Amino acid sequence: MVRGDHVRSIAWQIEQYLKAMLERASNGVIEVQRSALSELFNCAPSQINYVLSTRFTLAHGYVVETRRGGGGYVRIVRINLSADERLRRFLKEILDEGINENEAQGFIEFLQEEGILTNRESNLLKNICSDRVLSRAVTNANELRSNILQSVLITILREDV
Amino acid sequence: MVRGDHVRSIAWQIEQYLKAMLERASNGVIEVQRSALSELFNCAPSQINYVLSTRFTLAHGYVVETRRGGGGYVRIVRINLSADERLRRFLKEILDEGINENEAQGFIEFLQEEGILTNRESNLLKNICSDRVLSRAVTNANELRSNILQSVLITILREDV
DNA sequence: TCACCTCTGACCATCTTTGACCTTATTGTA
DNA sequence: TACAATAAGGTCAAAGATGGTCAGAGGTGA
Repeated sequence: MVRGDHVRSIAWQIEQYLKAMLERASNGVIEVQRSALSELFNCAPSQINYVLSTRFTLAHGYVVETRRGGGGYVRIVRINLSADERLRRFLKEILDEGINENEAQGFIEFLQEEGILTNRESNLLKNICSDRVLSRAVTNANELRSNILQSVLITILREDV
Repeated sequence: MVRGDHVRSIAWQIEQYLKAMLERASNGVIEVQRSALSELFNCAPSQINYVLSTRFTLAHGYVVETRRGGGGYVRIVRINLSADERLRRFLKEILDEGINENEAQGFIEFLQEEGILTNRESNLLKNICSDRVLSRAVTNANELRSNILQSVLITILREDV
């Protein structure tokens, strides 16, 4: 019942598995088969979609491409921040429409993994952008999160130059 | 009261149990499951919440993070309140009332001068706490600033970061 | 008795997991 | 080529698994 020995969700395990695969992949791209993955983790195939849609979104720094039919696959691409045409699309998409807690967490983690934020900055921002902090005081928390992250990016980009 | 050996409440027992666990934990963090804990002590699950909200508050030097759903947990993080008496005082202060833009700027600068925040962290936070960022989305910006700075202090004082 | 803790149960919120049904691509065959 | 069979993957709503809230009942010391 205590500490690290409690069983995490299957979703979490699949997430870890895929991220480890990505880590090993030299080019930041992996391909898996949904059915094979779901068999490996002994779960429903749609569970894989759940994991993808909650943990491998654009905001988290991933693009997922799939193909149906024979020879079908799920391809997960780690976004490369230096490819700035993608970055612009990415920021626009994320920051224009507001961003929820989960997406913000993912985005901040992504910035950290890219070396743009330190671990401590990442922790600070994740807490600041949590519903626990924001939702108390505000109704449109998603919009506020966008404002905050935009100002963070502006500050950092300014510094980098 | 004089006697130390009268029958203690369940709440007290749970408190001791959790604190003993924290003592054993190397980094001041433990994770438990609410349902498992309540079964262990043979009480209602909400009893756990009672213990957490009366004995593991910020003022007591703890932060509680939880997650619902499958694989859910209750995580208790001890923060290092003894680290700095001034921070402690400030924390108490912002727990009560909101603070305006100027006060926030001043406090952030103070933290920077004390070596508690880096220059970059300070810049990030000053921007985030500005009315330019907050006021557009919110009416009670002062209260929100309090929340934000409070979470900043909590993050910094955590033993596991 | 009063004031203040403690404790519970009914009801709520959130995250996960599954299954039934749908869409699309490839392959084999007439 | 047309078509059927087969082999992927997609969607969505409902069920399952946790934890949260709150009002009120239950204890206990002063």
